[in-house]
Amino acid sequence: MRSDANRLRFEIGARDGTARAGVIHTAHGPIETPAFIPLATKGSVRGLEGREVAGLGYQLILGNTYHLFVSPGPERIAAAGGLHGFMGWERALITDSGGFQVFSLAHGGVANEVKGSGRSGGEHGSKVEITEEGARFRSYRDGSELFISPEVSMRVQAALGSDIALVFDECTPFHADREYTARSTERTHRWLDRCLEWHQSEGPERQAVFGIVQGGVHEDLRRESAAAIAAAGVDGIAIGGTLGRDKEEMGAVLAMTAPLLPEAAPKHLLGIGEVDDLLGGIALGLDVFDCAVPTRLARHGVALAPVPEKRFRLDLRKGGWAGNREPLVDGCPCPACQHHDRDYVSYLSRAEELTAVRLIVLHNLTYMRELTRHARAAIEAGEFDKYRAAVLAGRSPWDARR
RNA sequence: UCCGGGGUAGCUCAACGGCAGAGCAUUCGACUGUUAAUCGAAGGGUUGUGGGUUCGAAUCCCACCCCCGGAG
Repeated sequence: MRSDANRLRFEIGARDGTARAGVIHTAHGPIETPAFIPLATKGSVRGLEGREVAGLGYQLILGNTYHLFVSPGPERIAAAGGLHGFMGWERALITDSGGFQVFSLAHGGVANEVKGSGRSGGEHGSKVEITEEGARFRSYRDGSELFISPEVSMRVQAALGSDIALVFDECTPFHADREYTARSTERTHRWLDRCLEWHQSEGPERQAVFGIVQGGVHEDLRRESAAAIAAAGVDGIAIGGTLGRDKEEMGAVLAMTAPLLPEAAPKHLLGIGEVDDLLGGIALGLDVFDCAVPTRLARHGVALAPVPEKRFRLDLRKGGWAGNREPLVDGCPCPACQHHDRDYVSYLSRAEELTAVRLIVLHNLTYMRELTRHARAAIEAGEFDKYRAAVLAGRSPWDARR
């Protein structure tokens, strides 16, 4: 494991069973873990300004190589001082490599899978071609052809200037057979080597690189992959690929995969971020989690709330909120809950007012931050299991340790 | 009072002799490294009323009731 202190340093401050609380030090400041990472796919946490995201307490957000490559392009962002300068974000940035788009564009029609899209849209399948060299895509904007290889991905991420770059991988779908997953995982390992080779000679000095463990739901493949990533010398390690068809299987895949990762490295679970899943990941010793769900649900009128029987969701677009004077969640410190009630926010959401999106995004990101902040405190106090049980039983994060 | 236009789903309107539809609204479902402020599904009708013609009428004919516009 390469450990370049001026690029990235990870300190584990407390342990509670396999869970741990730490700090990832980057060129743009620290990230206290466990941490949730909001997505800023196209250079913005949708609906919010960077200052607001920082104001909520977030120290790391995720931008996407594929989207920013398509538009506005790496040259324009580099000329603006990298993604930090372009979007006015002064804290740490991680960039996804574009690898997930190979999956989502090729397998957009795959349903019933934890890390898949339940939507139709498989017509994209014919438009993605994966070869040893890289992946050929269609631009989501104008359909024009573009090509991303490990070297292209790293070059773009270098131009974006993220603090943490992710290696270019293929996110294998659940419905790929073992044979395909094995071959794909091996190719991802070769891509890893090419990413690191490019980065060592031409990448920014201060930019860290995380490898990505593949192998699907197969224990031996996950084991081989974890070993290959760790041996390659990376600054951190992420779990990618399919995690199974449902939450139960995801739990099993993660329980089997997490112990395979090197202890000293920051561990990132890609794409997972529902309330219960985050707690499960933290319990397994995972440190950072990025996910579209809290922000996407907010845009769809759904607020996170301590209601496990409704999957921690309060759907404000549904009927029945008229006249309800309660805050979205009692005791929540967010602006929506401090100053407004369910009646008003529900009305705004159904009226398609942008203010509703903002209020619920602020709420959901506050909720996720509170969830991880108290998880961290619970780990430091040696009470994580108790905290997790209380949240899963329906306590709010800020009440769960009382 | 006369002339013209119009009354179809909660709303705005299609269908103009052959199984009454759409959009919006409503209700429900989905959303996990964001092509997603999105997508999917369902419920909802004595076609203003009464008669007539026809195998068959929202559609054609007659009468009446309402609404809109114009004329006086």
